[in-house]
Amino acid sequence: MAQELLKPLQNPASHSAAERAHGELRQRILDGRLAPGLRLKEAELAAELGLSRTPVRDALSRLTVEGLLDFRANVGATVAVWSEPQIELMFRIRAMLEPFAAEIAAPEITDAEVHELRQLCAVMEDAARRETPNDLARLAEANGRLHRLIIDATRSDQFIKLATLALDAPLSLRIFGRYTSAEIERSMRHHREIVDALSHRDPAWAASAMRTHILASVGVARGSKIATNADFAP
Amino acid sequence: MAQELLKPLQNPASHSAAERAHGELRQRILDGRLAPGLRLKEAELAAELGLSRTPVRDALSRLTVEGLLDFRANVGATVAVWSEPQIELMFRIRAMLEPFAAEIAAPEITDAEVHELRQLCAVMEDAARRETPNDLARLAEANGRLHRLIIDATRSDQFIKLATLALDAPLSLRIFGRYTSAEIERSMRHHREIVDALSHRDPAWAASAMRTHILASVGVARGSKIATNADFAP
DNA sequence: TTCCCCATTAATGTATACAATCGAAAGCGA
DNA sequence: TCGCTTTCGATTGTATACATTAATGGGGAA
Repeated sequence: MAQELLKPLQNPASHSAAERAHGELRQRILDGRLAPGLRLKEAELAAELGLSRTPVRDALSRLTVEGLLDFRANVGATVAVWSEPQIELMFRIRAMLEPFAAEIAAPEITDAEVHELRQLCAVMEDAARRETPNDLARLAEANGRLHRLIIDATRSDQFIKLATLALDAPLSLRIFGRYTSAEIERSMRHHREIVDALSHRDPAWAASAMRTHILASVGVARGSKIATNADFAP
Repeated sequence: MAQELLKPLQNPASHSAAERAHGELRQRILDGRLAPGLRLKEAELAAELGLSRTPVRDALSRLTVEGLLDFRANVGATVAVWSEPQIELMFRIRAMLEPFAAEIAAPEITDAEVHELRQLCAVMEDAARRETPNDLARLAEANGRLHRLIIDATRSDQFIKLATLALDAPLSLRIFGRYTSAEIERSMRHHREIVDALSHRDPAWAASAMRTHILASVGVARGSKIATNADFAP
């Protein structure tokens, strides 16, 4: 069940070349295949993706605005590197934006979305129990999707854009320290409580539970080092 | 004095064509020369700016990510239109982000920047006294620059990017209702107090004063209609 | 008349050729 | 040997030609 839950995101063939380049590069940055600091050459990427430089260049331009790349004129793009103070700052911003998202989403969210959130919780709990590297990746994926779904439920494209900026970049670098199993359990309970609050359509409760969730993760993250691909952020 | 204060922003000749296109279009959207809903055709803009479609297209792509344009695949870009609920939401986001900016900026801000903020206050107070349309434009310009300077003083490129997204788009549309002279006076006092708090390097005070300032403007904005170019946001 | 279908066309999307620019390494001199 | 200059190569920046797509309007059938 978990497997097919994580599959159907979008139809890749239906997008334009620029969109596919954007999505593909974005994904590679987020999952670490393109490491922070790496120089991205337009011609290389174009050849690899089977496109010309034009759509690739457009994708790089957009990813720069989205904060995933650093761009120097006449030199090129590199994958953004985040210092610890920068990451800490983004967590503080998340601690404002995500509770706000939960608050806005509470009266808007549908039963189907609540159902999906519960499924994601189940996926994460299952993955947390097994603890193989592959399961940890599934956990991170489902976690990202849960947070993303709540943001989407605000129904505000502007806010979604804003929150995505705050969410993706630091998450992408997997800066979190490893969670102890007790911390994972607490994080799972947080998720359940956030979803319960949303299912009750209680904005204040949802916001508070989300705020607790983020601040707890800040506590874990503080003082941690750059993480490897095996790390995750539940 | 006020005049030369508002002049030297950047050297336009030193930028690339794409950068100039981006800056020029952005400016035109922000000051209302490109009205919300207007369809932007790449070829037209290219001809008008004396460029080819390539840099114009890049600019449009970036402006779309920045939220100033709406973009439909294979159709084109239109200047973003903001509904009242959307604007109200952005105000609530500003009421989180800008106090946070003031809090972060307080320990970072330099004496020179405080001095510049005080000059901007003086410009605004002078403009508020005269009340000609041109002065109102100067007031709006100086106001925007004050808010922007505080955000810049956070020294965080990521946060600046985020806050700019929240600030520019709604401000650009000049959605505020007209202020009464009493409301303008209060707004001027707010500015002075924010700057005083910053000059004392007091994060809590600065954040609180900024929050008051934003929430007061929400009160004025609530129930207002789409404004004309003569309106402003002090 | 009204609805649907299809050709037209005007715009966007992509590829490619060319120009401009930066960085690195070689060459020169002190 | 060190430092400066210069040249070369690789990469980005821009222009243009071509492909593709979606909106538009006219024509035919119900």
